[in-house]
Amino acid sequence: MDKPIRSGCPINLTLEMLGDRWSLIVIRDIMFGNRRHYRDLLNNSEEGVASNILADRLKKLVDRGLLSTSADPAHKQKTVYSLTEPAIQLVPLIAQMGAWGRRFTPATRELSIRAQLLEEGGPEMWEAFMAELRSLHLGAQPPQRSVIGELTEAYLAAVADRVTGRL
Amino acid sequence: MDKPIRSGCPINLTLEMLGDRWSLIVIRDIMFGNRRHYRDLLNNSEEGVASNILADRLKKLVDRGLLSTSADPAHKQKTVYSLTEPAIQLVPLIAQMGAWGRRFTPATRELSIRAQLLEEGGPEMWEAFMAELRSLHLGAQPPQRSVIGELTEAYLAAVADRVTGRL
DNA sequence: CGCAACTGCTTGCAAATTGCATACAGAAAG
DNA sequence: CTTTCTGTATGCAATTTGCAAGCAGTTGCG
Repeated sequence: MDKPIRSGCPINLTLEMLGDRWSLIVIRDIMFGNRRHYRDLLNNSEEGVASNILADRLKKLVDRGLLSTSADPAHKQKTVYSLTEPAIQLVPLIAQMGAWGRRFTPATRELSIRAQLLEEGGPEMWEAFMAELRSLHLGAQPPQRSVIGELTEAYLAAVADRVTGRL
Repeated sequence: MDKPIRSGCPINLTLEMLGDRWSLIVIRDIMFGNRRHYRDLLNNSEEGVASNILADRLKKLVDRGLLSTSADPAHKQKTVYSLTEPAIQLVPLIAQMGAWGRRFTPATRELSIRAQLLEEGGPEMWEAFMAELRSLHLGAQPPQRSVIGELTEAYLAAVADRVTGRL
């Protein structure tokens, strides 16, 4: 079932855990979009995951300790997916990915705004973001600053800009 | 040949470019191990790439602008692979991957030493490393500080420690 | 109650990708 | 000149992907 480890190099092991085309997309959507349910992830995916792939990745991410599941008290059939501490600590990595992608790939302005803010905010902002995620996913005390709020606001403003520009 | 872009999200686009099990391994070996030839990459790979996969990834990385090729003046049959500026700017991303892997995967101490140094060195060290890579791969002026030297020294010391410990 | 919509998946199946072994043509070394 | 080294290419089996459809239990609503 689980394939043998190729080497003990931390970069390689990170790749073995997250180095495919979907795992980080799922984590990104849970992290930035606060998508906590299967259907939510499936239908609101910017990239369009297939249902079997999503189910497989969720299972693997839970197995590998990056996500945890819990029951939804309001709906007996719903499973709530939460980020674990290791997944939350992917924030700096994801921020660097966004920063690199913004520079060297044909990313759209709209979808790059959040990456830009995260890059400009630096480690201080990443820490605040992680504190917020710990509050949302691990039940920690809510922090004063809402990075998700800042990012969402900037994103919506960029979308509004585009719409206005077109009219 | 080239598949359609899934979305304009910078994180997604970075994944589409590097999100497989081998691309970053190749870049890592060129970057940290200064492996500049095909055979060198093939035989000294910690993880054991297959020859067809290596050829395919080298081609794709060149196509995508992360590597460049040049002729080896000393050997008409040899191709020299060099990092381009976009690949050099992966240093912060790779440093974060190493830092994360060191914490959350069963990485061996020996192979984690360099990741630890890079993490502790922070952005200042990353910049010095990038300057050194620009010298090695892009013909820029050689910098005073040799990060590769520091990393290699620490790695060899760790290996020596292990060997001594065993005897 | 009754039925449609929604829940998180699962299953078939074709196509693409991977990984292993082997082959190969040209160049360099002895 | 023959062996070794260069960067690939080629079969082939096994795995992975992606699309479409199905499915049993739950909930919302009239």
